[in-house]
Amino acid sequence: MVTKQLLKDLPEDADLRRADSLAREIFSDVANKWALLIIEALGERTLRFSELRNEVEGVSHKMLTQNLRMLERNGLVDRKAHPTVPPRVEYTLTDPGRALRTAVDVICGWTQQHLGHIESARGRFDA
Amino acid sequence: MVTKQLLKDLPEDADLRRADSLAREIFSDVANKWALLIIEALGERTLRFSELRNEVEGVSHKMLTQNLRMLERNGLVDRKAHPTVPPRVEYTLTDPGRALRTAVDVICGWTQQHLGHIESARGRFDA
DNA sequence: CAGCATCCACCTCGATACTG
DNA sequence: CAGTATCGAGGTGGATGCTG
Repeated sequence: MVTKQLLKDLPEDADLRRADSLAREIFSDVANKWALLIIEALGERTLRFSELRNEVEGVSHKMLTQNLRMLERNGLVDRKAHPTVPPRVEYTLTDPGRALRTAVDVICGWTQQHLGHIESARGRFDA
Repeated sequence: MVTKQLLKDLPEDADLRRADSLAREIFSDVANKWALLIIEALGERTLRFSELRNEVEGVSHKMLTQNLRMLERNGLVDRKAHPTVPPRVEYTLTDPGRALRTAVDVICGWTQQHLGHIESARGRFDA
């Protein structure tokens, strides 16, 4: 990513710049702890707000709302509000959301796999 | 990841909890904008501090130092200081670092691929 | 139950200045 | 050049209370 700006003063210039800054923005949105944990928690399931709150350990009400809004805005999760009382709101990953989840899975797998290496690296560094 | 705590009062209990909290810690370290951008910028190359500063657009001196220390501590980058004057310090991804980079690549690819979808999703949401 | 608004303690981050 | 320390503005995120 982060398309190198090699062209100069060409018509596409502005468009490329815009696409690049958009990409950076999306990357910043998505490359954060809570967003990734929410995506991972959702997986293939459809979860209510309160269920999600329980699944994503340690997330506050506020952070969950905030990140869900952001993910919804970027078209990564689908929000379905049922007009019942009490309210019932369900969240599901969209196709792009599911696609991104594979990347999150890789990170999670990587974390598990290298726990040992990291722990010993820390031991060495802290000494 | 985030191993479900299903066992109760067993000997392994403590160990599992520790591994889990360690995993969370690492995930938090790694799932942040600058760390991922630094890993992506390094790639297969060996770069000096100042080169890295140029490659990772928008990173401040402080953030770069801070994240490099963290990555070094976790054994993701290798730091090699040459005792010359002026100083010359080179950074390279370790094997685990390179492994994680494949995940970053997936995220970057995903970002590029879904730019259009995301932009239109935003348009819809903001309306 | 889900969501929004408010308040505020804390911490992140950039700027700056200084060392080896 | 690389790194550390300091400081201050601004952002982050938790707690709380209120709405439909």
